[in-house]
Amino acid sequence: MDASAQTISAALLDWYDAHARVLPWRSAPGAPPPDPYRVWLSEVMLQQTTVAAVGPYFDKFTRAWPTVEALAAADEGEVMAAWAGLGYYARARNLIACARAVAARGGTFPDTEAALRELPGLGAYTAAAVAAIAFDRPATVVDANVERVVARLNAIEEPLPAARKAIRARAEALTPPRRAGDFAQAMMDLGATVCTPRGPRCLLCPLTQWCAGRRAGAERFPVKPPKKAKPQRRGRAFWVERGGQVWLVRRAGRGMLGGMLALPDDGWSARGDGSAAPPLDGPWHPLGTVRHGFTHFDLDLQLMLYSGSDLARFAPNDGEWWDIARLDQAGLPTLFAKAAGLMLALRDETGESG
DNA sequence: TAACCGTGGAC
DNA sequence: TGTCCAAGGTT
Repeated sequence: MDASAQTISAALLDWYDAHARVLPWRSAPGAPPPDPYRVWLSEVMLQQTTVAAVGPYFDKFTRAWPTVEALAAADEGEVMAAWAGLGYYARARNLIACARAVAARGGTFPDTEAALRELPGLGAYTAAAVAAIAFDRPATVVDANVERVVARLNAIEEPLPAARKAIRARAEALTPPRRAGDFAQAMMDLGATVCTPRGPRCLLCPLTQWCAGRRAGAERFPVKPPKKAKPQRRGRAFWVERGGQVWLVRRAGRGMLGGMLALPDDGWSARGDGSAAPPLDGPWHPLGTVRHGFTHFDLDLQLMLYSGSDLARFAPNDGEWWDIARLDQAGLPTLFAKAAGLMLALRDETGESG
């Protein structure tokens, strides 16, 4: 660590001591680290997800499953339902797998970056973050905040993702041998509250005197590649009702919304050409369309009502009947929660009680 | 490497 | 309404 890097990291830690955000999964600057379980759980939830969105989920999970052993012993469907609405459901599947792997080794998380990296759902970022924050290891944590701060600090003109190698090298040079966890959280707090993507508050920044990017216009760093257009897809979901219950299915364990409880559908997730769904044979009637944006495509999902009498075709082997009165507890991902909301709104309009 | 994988808030 | 994008991981 050269003298300049040491000066910069010391200035950032001083800033963190005074301005650290208070968060449920975090201990105060300089204080002993939190429970590794809580660090790991929060880091997985925070992957590509805002602090505000994570808050209620972190509370719910730690209340329901206070330890990694409790989570490992939990019913998978309950965990997936508890995750519903948070998105990127592979995280929840990996969360269960990781909890069980940790429980199998006695309930103790590995305390090195390399060993953490072997666990399901822990990539370079999360392994380094848990190692640094929970175990005070001098690991270099590089997330989107760190990328932005470092790219600006060094006025890196090379666009992402090619710039990541240089960014990581600079971040490693800045990482202090002590308080690496606080340093990582300081970088992320700085990126979230001062060195923001738009409208950075350079006048409030503790690193401004060392920032090459500020002189060149900090906001334009990091340089990013042009975005690709999002395709439009269309599909149908099906509302099948019987005596105040609706037919739900468990989606396959991989791919879109994998492992989640859902309304049955026509496989829109596998049809990528944007074509309209073919006509349906039988007693099906359109109720309306839900528009939903995913990361890499937009979806128009038409909700179809089944008015036939052949309910035997919906066998418990393939799904389950769920009480409509407690549908909000089913743990449907947002797409299907929207579709269900459309149906329930129509029901209210027509004055039916169910 | 690049595609895939959710969602909601900010502007 | 549209656009951007957040404490990324897996394949």
